[in-house]
Amino acid sequence: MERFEGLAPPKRGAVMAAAFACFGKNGFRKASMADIARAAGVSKASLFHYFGSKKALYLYLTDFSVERISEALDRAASDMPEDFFDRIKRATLIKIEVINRYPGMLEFLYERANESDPEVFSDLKSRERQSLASGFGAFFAGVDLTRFKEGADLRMAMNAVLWIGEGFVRHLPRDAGADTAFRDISAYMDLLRQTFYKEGT
Amino acid sequence: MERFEGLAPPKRGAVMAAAFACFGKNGFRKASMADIARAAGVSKASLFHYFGSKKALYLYLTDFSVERISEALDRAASDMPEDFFDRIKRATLIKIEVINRYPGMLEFLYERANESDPEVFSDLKSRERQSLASGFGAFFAGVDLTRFKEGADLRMAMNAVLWIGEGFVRHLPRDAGADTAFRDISAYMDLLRQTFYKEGT
DNA sequence: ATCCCATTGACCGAATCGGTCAACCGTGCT
DNA sequence: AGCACGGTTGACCGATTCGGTCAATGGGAT
Repeated sequence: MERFEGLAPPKRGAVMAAAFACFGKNGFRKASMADIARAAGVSKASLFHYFGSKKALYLYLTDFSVERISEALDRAASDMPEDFFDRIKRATLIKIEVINRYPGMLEFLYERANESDPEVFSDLKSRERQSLASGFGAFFAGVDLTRFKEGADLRMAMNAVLWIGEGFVRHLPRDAGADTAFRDISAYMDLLRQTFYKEGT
Repeated sequence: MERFEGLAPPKRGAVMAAAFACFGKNGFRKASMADIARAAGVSKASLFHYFGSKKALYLYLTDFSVERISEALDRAASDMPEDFFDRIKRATLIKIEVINRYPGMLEFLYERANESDPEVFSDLKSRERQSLASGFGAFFAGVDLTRFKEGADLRMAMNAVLWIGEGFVRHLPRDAGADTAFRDISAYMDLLRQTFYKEGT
């Protein structure tokens, strides 16, 4: 983790982008350290020097992503809309902003969420989810749970935002401004509202 | 090639879909016969029994795709619009229709076109292109080449339609009707027209 | 000259690769 | 019942690639 800080700044971004892209495209199992090293322009031995193992690299990328997103959410926690779904909307936009700042992070998170062998790293998903949930905690304090339809709860709605949301965002051009993102997110939110909320909102 | 016809009809579709998807997702090199067999629900030995080799399977999928598209183009050749770009538009829509009929074919063709190691199968791309070009031949007979801008020619425009077009179509939902496809294709055609055609059309 | 640490090429056993083969099975004909 | 036959497979092959290790290199600071 902290060992990685020693990597020279120009190569550091290259390594992260290469690892993000390779894991994002191939999944953990099929992604190879040799490919990542080649794409990053460093030797395979250097990767192991910095991260120790393939799994550790994968974990670092996960923690890195989750931390950046959680930080951004915490920073914005003081100024939040009242309505529950408006909060989700705002949080999703913040997440999009962070993700777009790091090349490959979107593909990485998307791959992590949607598939992967169920055997490998079953612990990781829940870990990441918990970590993000704590980041979201400030947003959803005081939400009236009685307004959710039967079978739907806060956790379901959050997961929908976190993971279905990526599928929605994925097709946006990377340089799309907040306006475009907001328009699409709004339509998505309407769908969510219909799905999880009781009528009469 | 013809040996494949012996495969039982239900499994046949599964094998093709699995092979399309696996090659389309991972490229020729990284796709493994074991993965394809697992996804198709047959043994790896059966794949080799039917196709002989990995390369032969890849070739079969290529020929299959190109043939279906060429057939559809030939079938529609009798009734065609006058304008050159309208013809391209029509041909592209036909191609989309065929591709959407076979699960995985879009991803397969897209992967083939956009990347892959340059060393492997460099002969295949040109082969496929020639084959498709002959299919397109009837469409472009009599086109006035003097109307193309300098540096742009029929082949460039065709390649743009064939391969850039997929990137365009890729984001459409698979069940999108011809209306949606046509709307997007039209915008794309305007771009093509500006790019390749002299002003005053 | 000395230390230091980032970086690497060469290498390891293990796993996976594309590909082969003999054996198995259900079926139909005699 | 006996036989032949073709679709199907598990087990296996050598070759390649995998994740991971390690001694050696080299440039920078002291």
